[in-house]
Amino acid sequence: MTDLLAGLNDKQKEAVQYTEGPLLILAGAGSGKTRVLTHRVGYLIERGLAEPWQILAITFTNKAAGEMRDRVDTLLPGNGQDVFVSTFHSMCVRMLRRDIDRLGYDRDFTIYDTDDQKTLMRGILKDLKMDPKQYRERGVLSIISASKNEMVDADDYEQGASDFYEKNIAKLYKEYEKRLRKNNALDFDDLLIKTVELFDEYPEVLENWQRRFRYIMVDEYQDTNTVQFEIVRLLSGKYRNLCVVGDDDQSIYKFRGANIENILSFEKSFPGSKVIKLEQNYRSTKSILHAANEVIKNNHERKAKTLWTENEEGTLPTFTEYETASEEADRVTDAVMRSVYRRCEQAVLYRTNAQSRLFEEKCIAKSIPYVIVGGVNFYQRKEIKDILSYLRIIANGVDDLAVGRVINVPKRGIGDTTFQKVIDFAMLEGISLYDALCRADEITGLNKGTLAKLNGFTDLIEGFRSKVLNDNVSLKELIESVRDDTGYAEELAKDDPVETESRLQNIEELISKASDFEEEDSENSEHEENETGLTSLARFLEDVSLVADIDRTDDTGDVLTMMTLHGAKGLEFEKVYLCGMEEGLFPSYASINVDSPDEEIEEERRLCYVGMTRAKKELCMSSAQTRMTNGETHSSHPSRFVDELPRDGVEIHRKKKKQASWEDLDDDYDNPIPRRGFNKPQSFAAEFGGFGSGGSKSVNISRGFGSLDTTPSGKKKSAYMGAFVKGSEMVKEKPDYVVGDRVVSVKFGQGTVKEILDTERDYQITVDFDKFGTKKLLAAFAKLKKV
DNA sequence: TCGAGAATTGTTTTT
DNA sequence: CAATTCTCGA
Repeated sequence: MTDLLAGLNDKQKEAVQYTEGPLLILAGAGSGKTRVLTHRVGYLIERGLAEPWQILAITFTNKAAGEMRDRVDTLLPGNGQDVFVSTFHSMCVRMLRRDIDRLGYDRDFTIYDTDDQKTLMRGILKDLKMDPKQYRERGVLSIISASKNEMVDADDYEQGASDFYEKNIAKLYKEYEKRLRKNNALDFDDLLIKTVELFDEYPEVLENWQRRFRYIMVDEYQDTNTVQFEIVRLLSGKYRNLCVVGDDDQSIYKFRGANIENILSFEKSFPGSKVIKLEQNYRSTKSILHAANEVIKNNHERKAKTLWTENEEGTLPTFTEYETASEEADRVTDAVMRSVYRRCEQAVLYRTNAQSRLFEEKCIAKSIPYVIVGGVNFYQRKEIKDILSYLRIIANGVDDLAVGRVINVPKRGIGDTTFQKVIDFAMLEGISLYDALCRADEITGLNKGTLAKLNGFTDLIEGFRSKVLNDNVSLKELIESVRDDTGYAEELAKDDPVETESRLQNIEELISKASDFEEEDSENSEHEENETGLTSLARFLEDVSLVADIDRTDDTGDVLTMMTLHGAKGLEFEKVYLCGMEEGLFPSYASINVDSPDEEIEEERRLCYVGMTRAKKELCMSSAQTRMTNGETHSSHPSRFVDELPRDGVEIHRKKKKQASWEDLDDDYDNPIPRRGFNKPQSFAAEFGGFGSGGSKSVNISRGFGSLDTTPSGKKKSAYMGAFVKGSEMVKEKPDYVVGDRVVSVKFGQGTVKEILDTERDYQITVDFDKFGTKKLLAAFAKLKKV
């Protein structure tokens, strides 16, 4: 037991040992809260206070859950896997799968993601003949979601609706709920809501869980919403051993319903609670922490605390104002290459996903392996959703959305008119679309040919179903069969030859995910005896729908990470580039332009704080004077957060106001201009090559290639990470094109090969692209295809 | 029924 | 500048 406390500071020890009653741990950035949490779990087990399975730990992502399990397992071998570690959403799904039939749902309900919600809402707007201009599905859905997060159901909302507009929203809300239920589907918010409902209406269900969980821990508590609060409150109602960990300064999910009050008034909600503050930071240098502290100080709604560190002073954070966004991306990627740190120890962070594009282009041009976290989620890709839709129909015959999605994918000559007839028939009979399809011969007004097409579709599905039920095919085989037997793969090739390869690769990845799942699933003995293949299929679909993008990041390989600030929560890097620090982008235009901007700006500031505190050793912030948005170039000023940085604690570079001459561009940056006349000796910024020595850089820094060969191999890289993530697995392969050939690249389109150079590591290809001009690319990265 | 081209939107952030 | 939706001809 002493082991478990070794290496912890006094506050951390206290947090680990304070096991009984409500406890709020205010854990500043980098204060070792994950450590405290895992040790606390270990302590509970070792002290015999609880069996592993009596401990519930709720994390923000599935990835974090996995890590925690592993870390507990390292502390106390053999125990980690039994601790109930989960996200709110996964936990709720698990509980609902057990008992949701009490609420009148089928236990193999489907989970609708944002796209599904939109499709559903679009249909409702159409059927209710509401003007889609006035009631945008996105807007309506966000009102519904916000209501659900505040536990306002459709009836409540209707009661509170005062004007015509709100009354109509209420109508939409009601219809939305009706259709969800009809499709036996839950949206993300429902997963939480229905759990509370279940607890409220069936106290014995609640009691069962209450008895089981003697100790409950919630990580990232500052980002919980009202429903989640309610779940926690209910679950901890019996033993009251609730420990929440969070940092109000890092609350960044208000837009998703996070209620910062949960953490601010924890002590009020749970009387007699203890508060422990962890203020020592083990992550960042003094200068980074100082800068971050100065920024967050400008927020008013926060619990008083000051982070400090015993770490070294370190180099000053930098801020550089570039002329264009493209230049920013160019310089930052240069800096990544020149840095003393390996690529995987660095991260480019930005406010919006759209910003990633420029960085991506530069990385490709410079052959920097990278991974973009976020953006289009793997499971939202068209080809994946199509395949999953088939699986959903096979698993759950009443999923109308899935039917609508693939009834004519690939094309089988079932158009809108026919489909509408099916919908009408289904409505009339009060049955699902799929059932309507099965009874297609009863539908009036269909000619023979069309009827045959519809039957073809149901035969296909029934064929799959019988494969699962009778032939016991594996998930892997099922997906392969969906891909091939439907003609989907063929259609892909016909549709969009350029994208085909990557789409097929994505499907391959889905298949390998399915195999992995199946393997794990069969080890899991908790299943009922007489279950069919369909139940395990349903489990797979459920598993898949709750995967966050961050969960899929594979941290093997020396690749540069790029992501939004939101995505960076909970992570740390040696060197961080915080880009696009412009007024209107960060803080976002939307946050400045609301009735009461204060609250919104404070959230943006917290986001800034989160970003800054990701950095361990070096922090480089930057902005661009002009940037292209929505096809328009517009100029902007550095973010107000830049003004909040300590004057003497940051090195500032702003472009001279003279006309830049392109020959000596570097010189323009030569003399960092201290702002507001502040004067101090400048320390030398090593990274932005050219700052110090006017172009002919005397960069004597190792280029971080040392890591190239250290990648633990064996693990398959995800196709999602793109063709550029290969690291050591890069095999030098002779290109199948020669000089003069026309080739196509995923990124740059078509071009003509100008030169092929056989270098030591790879072939270096010079291509004159039609749209992008001449580029030098490495064959392994560029993935050029002959046309 | 379907595809190509035109028109029209729109940007925070995501479990 | 996209990505998506719309429109029209075949």
